[in-house]
Amino acid sequence: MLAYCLQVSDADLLFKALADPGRRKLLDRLHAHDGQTLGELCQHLDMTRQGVTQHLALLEAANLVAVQWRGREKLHFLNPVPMQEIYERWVRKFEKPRLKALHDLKRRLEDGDD
Amino acid sequence: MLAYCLQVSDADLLFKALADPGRRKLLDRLHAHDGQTLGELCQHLDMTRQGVTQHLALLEAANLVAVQWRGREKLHFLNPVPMQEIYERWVRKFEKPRLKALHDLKRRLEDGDD
DNA sequence: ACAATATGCAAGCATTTACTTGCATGTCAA
DNA sequence: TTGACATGCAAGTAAATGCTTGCATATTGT
Repeated sequence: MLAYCLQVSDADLLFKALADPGRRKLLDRLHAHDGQTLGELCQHLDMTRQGVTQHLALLEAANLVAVQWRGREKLHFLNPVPMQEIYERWVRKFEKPRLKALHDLKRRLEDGDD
Repeated sequence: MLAYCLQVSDADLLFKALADPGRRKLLDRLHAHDGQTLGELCQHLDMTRQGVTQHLALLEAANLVAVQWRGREKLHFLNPVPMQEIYERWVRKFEKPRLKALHDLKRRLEDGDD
């Protein structure tokens, strides 16, 4: 597949994107109000616009944020899917077996509902 | 509480610990076989012993690994609890609301069962 | 058309990170 | 008790990271 071209894994991009407090704060702000422009995200954030831009670039690379241009404005949208994948790979896998059955059941219910 | 003394948050230690492929590999190896010594963990890992030691120190700081001394050997054990907390704070929170009810139900069932 | 606005791009710098080498300490076993 | 083994500690280095400043580009509205 495409994996041959990648030098870093998805998990690497994902965890590195989440490893910074500023980037996590950006995710929280998008969670509170999705679709904000770069300028809006810069407000209340103690950093220059370029700093925020670079953080957002990493979040985009990790597929945690999707962008959409509207004229000269860049709108940012949260994508929760990679976080679900963290759950599958790094939380559910490490759970105690006793709890696993419940989670499996839950997952099946959700998949059916989707 | 103790939080006044901390310069970095739990989430910071946690995600930074998980942001390195070598450390994630260590977690996987402990998941496959818990309670390994440092020497055992060094095998099949393309790094010096000191490198592994430093990675394990970060995993300990993030409370993902607990250690127990047996004579001159240091045994390492996996602690899945912080990963559950990732789920609570960074996966469940960002889920679509429609799915949330199911998760809440599941959580209540688990809490009751614990 | 032109000024204001929204963002991109690139270079520079300070700090942190990942990793190594060398030596010290403590434990086991013959 | 002494040599082998398991690990700790500290300093040095190369690369990555976070952030800034300065300038370029594109869009909007008057």
